Amino acid sequence: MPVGLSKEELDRIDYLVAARRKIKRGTTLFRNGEKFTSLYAIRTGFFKTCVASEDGRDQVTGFQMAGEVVGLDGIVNDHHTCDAVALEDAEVCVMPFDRIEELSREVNALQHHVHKIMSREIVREHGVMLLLGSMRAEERLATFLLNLVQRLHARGFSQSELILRMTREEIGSFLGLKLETVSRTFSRFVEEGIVEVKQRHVRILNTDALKDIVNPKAGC
Amino acid sequence: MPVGLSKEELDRIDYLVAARRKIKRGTTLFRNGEKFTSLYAIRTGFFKTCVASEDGRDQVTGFQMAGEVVGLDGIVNDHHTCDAVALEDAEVCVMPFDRIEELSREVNALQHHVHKIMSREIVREHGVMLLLGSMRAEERLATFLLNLVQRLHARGFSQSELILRMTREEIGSFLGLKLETVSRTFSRFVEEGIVEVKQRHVRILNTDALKDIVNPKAGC
DNA sequence: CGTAATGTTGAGCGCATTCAAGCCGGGTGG
DNA sequence: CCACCCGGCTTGAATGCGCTCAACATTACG
Repeated sequence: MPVGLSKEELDRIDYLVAARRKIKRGTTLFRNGEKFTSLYAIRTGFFKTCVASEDGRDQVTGFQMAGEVVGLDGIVNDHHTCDAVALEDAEVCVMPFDRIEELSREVNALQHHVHKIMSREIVREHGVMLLLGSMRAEERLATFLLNLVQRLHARGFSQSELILRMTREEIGSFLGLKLETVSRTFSRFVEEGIVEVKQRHVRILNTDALKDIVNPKAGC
Repeated sequence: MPVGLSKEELDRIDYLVAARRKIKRGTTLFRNGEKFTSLYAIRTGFFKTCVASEDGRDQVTGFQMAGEVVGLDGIVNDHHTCDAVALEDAEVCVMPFDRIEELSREVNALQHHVHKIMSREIVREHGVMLLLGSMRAEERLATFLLNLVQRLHARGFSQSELILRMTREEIGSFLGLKLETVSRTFSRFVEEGIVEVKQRHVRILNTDALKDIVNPKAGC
């Protein structure tokens, strides 16, 4: 995770990982109400996190992929307040939080890294709030696609092609839209020649057009 | 902040506060793009934090009052990514973040406290995402009022009366609504006898009715 | 006291939702 | 191998909630 550590420090970081755990597609890594013990670094696979309101509606709060950390919600009350569900078979590193705190006291780089991870999540959520609070359907979906493909590209995948690991309903929940609206908006993008969509396989034909939908300044 | 500390530890916590700073109403504590140096504990007053999209629209991400901490967004990139604006004359404790990290290594309770504050912010934002993603106007405003009054009550204020420190537009921005919709929804609550509203002064007449709007299970 | 900022209310509109029907693709069993 | 089924997806038509635009009221403030 952090870089620029001594060999000794790196050895100690290994101590953080108590175990690896495999999660089958469709099952939960943790669930709302469960006792919080650990953070989880995703090694492989793809997750969604979601919170539920009292009356059953639920909201997807994010999609996480390899290299990202889930479980931060549990720290505050010693219990998780959301579900983390694997959208494909996955493997995670289990990092007991007391070990993280213990080692953070001795390895400054780790301490700062933990703070940055939490801060990054806060900033990410600010972006989602902006999306949910002020964007129209097309902007939301365009933002979503650009964000996904950018994260995948950072992991060595294509800049223009991606496979959605989630259903239209899950995308809709995340974006504050109904699944029909997600589907319709995809169709509109296809009509306009911006993307090709074949079920969950998406190919972005015109990245600039997507960026223009998100931020229509160049067009004016 | 944390409780159950030794006298010596408490003395050291004082060291965290490099200064106090007074912020006049309408001015910013920090602004998007500014260098991040410190977290700020609000002593008195009331703030909003807001992020801006490229094309000018902005989204209020939260309202903060005495005892709450702002500035967490800056840790990730060493620069702030949102504005913190005082909605009334305010005073904050300036806590340089390097001192926080330094002392966190030695005072376990402080370390854990910092982690909890960040986790709490993440969980709070999950709640906002649920609101923005799936609630209708009445539910949003009811949730907002209940949340505000609950936090004020925890600080010794009334359970049923509050003074809004923000405009209708700011409420709307936070809730993902236009100011007219906020105003109309207030009016509807008044018609139904749920609240009294005189400009920014709000008196809650029927808390249960508000709760019922948020979570309409009791009514079915 | 006058001006600007803030808040309320009305009318009409548009985008996303709701409800409904049908399609597609993958997996299973006869 | 094909028929069938089921979950996920698409598309259409009608509805409605919140938005836009506009006029006016009220308050804050210099």
